[in-house]
Amino acid sequence: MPKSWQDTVIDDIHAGKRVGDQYIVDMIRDAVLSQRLPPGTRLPEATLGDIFGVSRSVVRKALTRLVADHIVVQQPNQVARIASPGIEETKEIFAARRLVEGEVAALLAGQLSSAQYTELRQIIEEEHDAHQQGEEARRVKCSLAVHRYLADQSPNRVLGSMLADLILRTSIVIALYKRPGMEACYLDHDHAELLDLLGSGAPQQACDRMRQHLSDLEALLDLRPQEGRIDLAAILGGIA
Amino acid sequence: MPKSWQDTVIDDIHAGKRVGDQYIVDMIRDAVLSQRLPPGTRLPEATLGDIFGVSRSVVRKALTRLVADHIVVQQPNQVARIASPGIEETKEIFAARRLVEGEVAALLAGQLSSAQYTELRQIIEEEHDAHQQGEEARRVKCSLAVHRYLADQSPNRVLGSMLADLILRTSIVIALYKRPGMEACYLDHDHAELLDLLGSGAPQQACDRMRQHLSDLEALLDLRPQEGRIDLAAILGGIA
DNA sequence: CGAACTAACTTTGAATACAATGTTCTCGTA
DNA sequence: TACGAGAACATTGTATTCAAAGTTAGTTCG
Repeated sequence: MPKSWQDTVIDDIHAGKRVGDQYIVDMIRDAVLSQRLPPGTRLPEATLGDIFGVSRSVVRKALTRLVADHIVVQQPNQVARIASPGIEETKEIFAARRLVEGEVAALLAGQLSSAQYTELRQIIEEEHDAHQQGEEARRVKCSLAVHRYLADQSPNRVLGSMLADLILRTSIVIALYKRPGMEACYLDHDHAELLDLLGSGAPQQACDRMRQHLSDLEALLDLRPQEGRIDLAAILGGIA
Repeated sequence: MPKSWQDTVIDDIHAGKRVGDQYIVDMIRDAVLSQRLPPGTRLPEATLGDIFGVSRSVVRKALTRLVADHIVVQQPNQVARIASPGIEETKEIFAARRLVEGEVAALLAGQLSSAQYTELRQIIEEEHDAHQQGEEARRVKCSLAVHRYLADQSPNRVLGSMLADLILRTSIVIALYKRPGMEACYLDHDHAELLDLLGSGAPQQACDRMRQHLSDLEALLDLRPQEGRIDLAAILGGIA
């Protein structure tokens, strides 16, 4: 079943890169963000080693790091898998992200250089454009780019890297719990409004708006205790 | 120079434990928390392997995890060391911890079972006792136990584990930047007051008090841009 | 005496081998 | 058919090996 994502990775690989554990971590992170690697996907060490052209030593180091990031789960003597958090953990991830990203937004409010402001605005405009063109993949990519940009530019680097981790984990749970109907989650003018508040230098308002944005995002998911179809798939895949 | 901590580890070891990477991670974490492993300490893979009686494979996995936790720093082809963050990162760690531990305190306020409340009170009473007896080591141990207890009991597990990480990193920077005069940092009635607020169920007050407590702690450090004696020692040790 | 070079040593990086554990499939029996 | 035992296979855990890079110390030359 999981063949397509491997091909994608192979394509990226044979561009003659130097492959180390960092490269593998980046590739898997990226594949998770863009939902090419669904939750529960098996990640056998030997297979990854073949794909990336390195020995298991390197793969193991990469997997260990991904486990530390909560992107991959590993039980002794069993194949590593992309994490698939349960409902409770999903709510906790969103709550943590509201706390952290709200604070990052507050720290950034009024502190953006005009270059940063312009860059953010361009990303958001492209997101809007992609949405109107119906190009879902590009829209998701831009939407993620907005949040990752905030994480990267956080004046507090510690909070910034925490936020980067939480963005990744959020991608996973969105893939797991998004409602069948809507392709992905889009809240039309949220990012633009956020940008305005960031530019106008109102920390409290920026924080509140960010938290609301994330709550709205969470509300688009199907987090009812019963097993939705995706959750069921994960369970059948062997994840508790 | 670093011989004493190794002996301590050896003692713990030969009690016939099964040593895996988790065990090594725990031991090093604990040694860092109790300041047996000062910032900048070299951690050669072969040496650790000898101490714990395992091969470098296991040690390397442990070190990789500790690097992910920001407890250990590693540059390519160089020996791993206990991290020694600079002034800026120290401030960021404290700011992040105020945010996270404040929220955890708010979540816990009024939610503690009487068993939990009692357990916390006992730790705090022992801390007070140790302080009056002048038993510094025991006092530090209890003080840490208070905060770790909150991290463990956090209703939001995601925030809880973030807090656990931040507590560890705080230990490192306290070791680095504590003023020569005072042996360690103690704020007499802070923990007791915190416990009262936690018990009385006032989330906002508990959060504020916690943040104040952490700010007071930070204020006990010497974070002036010039190089204090400890910072200098770290630089001489080879850490940037 | 000090700086620069080199050789010996130390330490990490990566691949490989083998043991131990988990998983899957077949086959026999009720 | 359904179930369980057991063998064959797949996969991870750990140790060991060798190569590559870094560190240190000693020596020579200015």
